[in-house]
Amino acid sequence: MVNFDNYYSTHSEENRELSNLIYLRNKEQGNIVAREITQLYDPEKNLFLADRFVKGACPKCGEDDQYGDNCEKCGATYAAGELNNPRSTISGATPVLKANTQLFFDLPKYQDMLSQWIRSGHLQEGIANKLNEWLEAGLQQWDISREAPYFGFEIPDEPGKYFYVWLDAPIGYMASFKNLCDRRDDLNFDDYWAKDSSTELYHFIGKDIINFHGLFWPAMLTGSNFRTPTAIFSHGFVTVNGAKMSKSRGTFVKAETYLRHLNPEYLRYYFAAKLNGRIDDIDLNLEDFSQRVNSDLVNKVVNIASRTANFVKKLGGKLSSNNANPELLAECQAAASTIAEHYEQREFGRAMREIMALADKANQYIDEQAPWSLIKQEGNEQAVLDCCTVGVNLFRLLVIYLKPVLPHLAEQSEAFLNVDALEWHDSQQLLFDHDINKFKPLMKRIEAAHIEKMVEESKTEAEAEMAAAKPKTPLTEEPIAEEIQFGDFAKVDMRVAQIVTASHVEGADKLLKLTLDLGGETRTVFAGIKAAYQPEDLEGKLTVMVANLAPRKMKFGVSEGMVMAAGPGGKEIFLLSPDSGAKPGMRIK
RNA sequence: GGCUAUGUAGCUCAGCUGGUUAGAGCACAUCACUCAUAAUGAUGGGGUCCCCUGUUCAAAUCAGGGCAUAGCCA
Repeated sequence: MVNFDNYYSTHSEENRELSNLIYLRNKEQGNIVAREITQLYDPEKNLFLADRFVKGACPKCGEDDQYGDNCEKCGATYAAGELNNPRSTISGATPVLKANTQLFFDLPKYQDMLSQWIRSGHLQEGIANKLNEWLEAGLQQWDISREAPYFGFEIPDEPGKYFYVWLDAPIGYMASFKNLCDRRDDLNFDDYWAKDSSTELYHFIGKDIINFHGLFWPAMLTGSNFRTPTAIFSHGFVTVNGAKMSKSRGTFVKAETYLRHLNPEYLRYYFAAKLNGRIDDIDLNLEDFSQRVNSDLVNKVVNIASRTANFVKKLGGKLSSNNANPELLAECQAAASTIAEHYEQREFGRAMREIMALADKANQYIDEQAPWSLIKQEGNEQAVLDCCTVGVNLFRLLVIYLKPVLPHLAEQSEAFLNVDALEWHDSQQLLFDHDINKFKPLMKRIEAAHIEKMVEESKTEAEAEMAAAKPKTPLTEEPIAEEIQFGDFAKVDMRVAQIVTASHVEGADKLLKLTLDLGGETRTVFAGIKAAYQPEDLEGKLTVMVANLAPRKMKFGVSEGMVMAAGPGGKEIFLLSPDSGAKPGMRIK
């Protein structure tokens, strides 16, 4: 079964330790070399700029506002120094070229080792062809250091320098596994990662990151005396309805959203049915998805149990002890080895096709036997039971074959069949003279409404996200209020007031107590500005207050008005103050 | 721009090292059945195998040149 045991981050202590270990071991081997290169430098902030911190006009097509590595408009790749009108995204200053020492992994040392490795069954053919390109051109030393500001881990003994993300990212696989080993007694890290380990170790990755996994990674592992992966499987991207996932079309579906509407086994089956050993993109065509899942899983496979179980129940609930069709059952059992082979080769699509062909045979058999006709004549009970026993056995075999992809369906079927958890080798035994349980629908059809709802919700979520991503301004946070007439405004009597005293209020988290002079009259006001102002800084200041606000009784006393301030709250509160010359008591109008 | 993949029926995909009239599932049509979650079975229609040129007795398959799509370029 395809499942995960640990869900963990690359930003972990385990990863820091392993990254340092792998780096230091490679350094001991002489695989790390320091070299001076000229890089763009921000003269205002005094720091070297990684490509992502430089923007400018693309040297090829002239499109402005492009990052220092490649152009999003025309797809050209270039060095950051080639940009026209470059600027630092940190300070906006024009970067200057300056010499700097960076650390390189001495990849050319592994040229021969990698030439062999990529053609030794660890990679798909197309991937090996792609990587061969790098080898033919001759490998170059790989820059593994980046200047701060950068995320990730600082390099040991190299203050201000950080590991390039693709150095520590794959090490994250080891780190996550280390984390799991530390929590479980039955797992030993070295059994899996030591140089001489014979454990099967696979990586499943996207097609865009093969160079890191197929070249740099095995070289780094070899240089630090760890094993290399058994194989790396690259897959294409998932498209939805034939196009890139789109937030506006609602086809950017998060796993979380999917799960609120649909059974995960639908998607597991659909992907399995379409997966091959190549690197093609996989299209989640929502229409095709529903049809395929409904007809293959519900109408074909589950239907076999559904159409035979009732007869068995009627005739006592116990399977026959006769094998009425040994040829068909034997054929279905024999398929176990070819299906296993397909799974082993990661040819899931072939495996699914093989299984569905068997399901078709099962339905054909039941149709030929027509137990619903037989049962109409007395004396045929045994024949009906025999036929349905074959049907239930065929269903059981199909469930065993599908279990790696549909664990939940298998679990429910085990309850129906009244058997222990099914395993692959159980396919070589059959079920006779055995009580089965009442059949309940094992899987529901996908309805168009479910898909529509999921798409709709994804759209709404994406819109909300995009709205949240917009820059926050006072106006977007709090739109301008409804229009009022002058008369409404005139009702508010705002006066210039001088803060005579300001003091903390015992027990109050937010309030300061202010005594305000209105030029002949004093007021006591409790203002929620404690986080933004110190009382001693306020005394003597002029401000503005609403003078005709009805007094309000508060926990700490009566507040006789309001001082006026702007800002979202907390430390960001800004008291209004009149221009110099204003006198306490003057009305604001 | 260079490179790596992919392009086969309305849709999703098989077609191994070139070898009869190019296959499957879904969808569609007709018939049968009515046990089953309106499920199943039988039959049928549907293809310029992206295009062009070449190699060959023979090309979806091999070679060369295009076009389209996706990705990579430390």
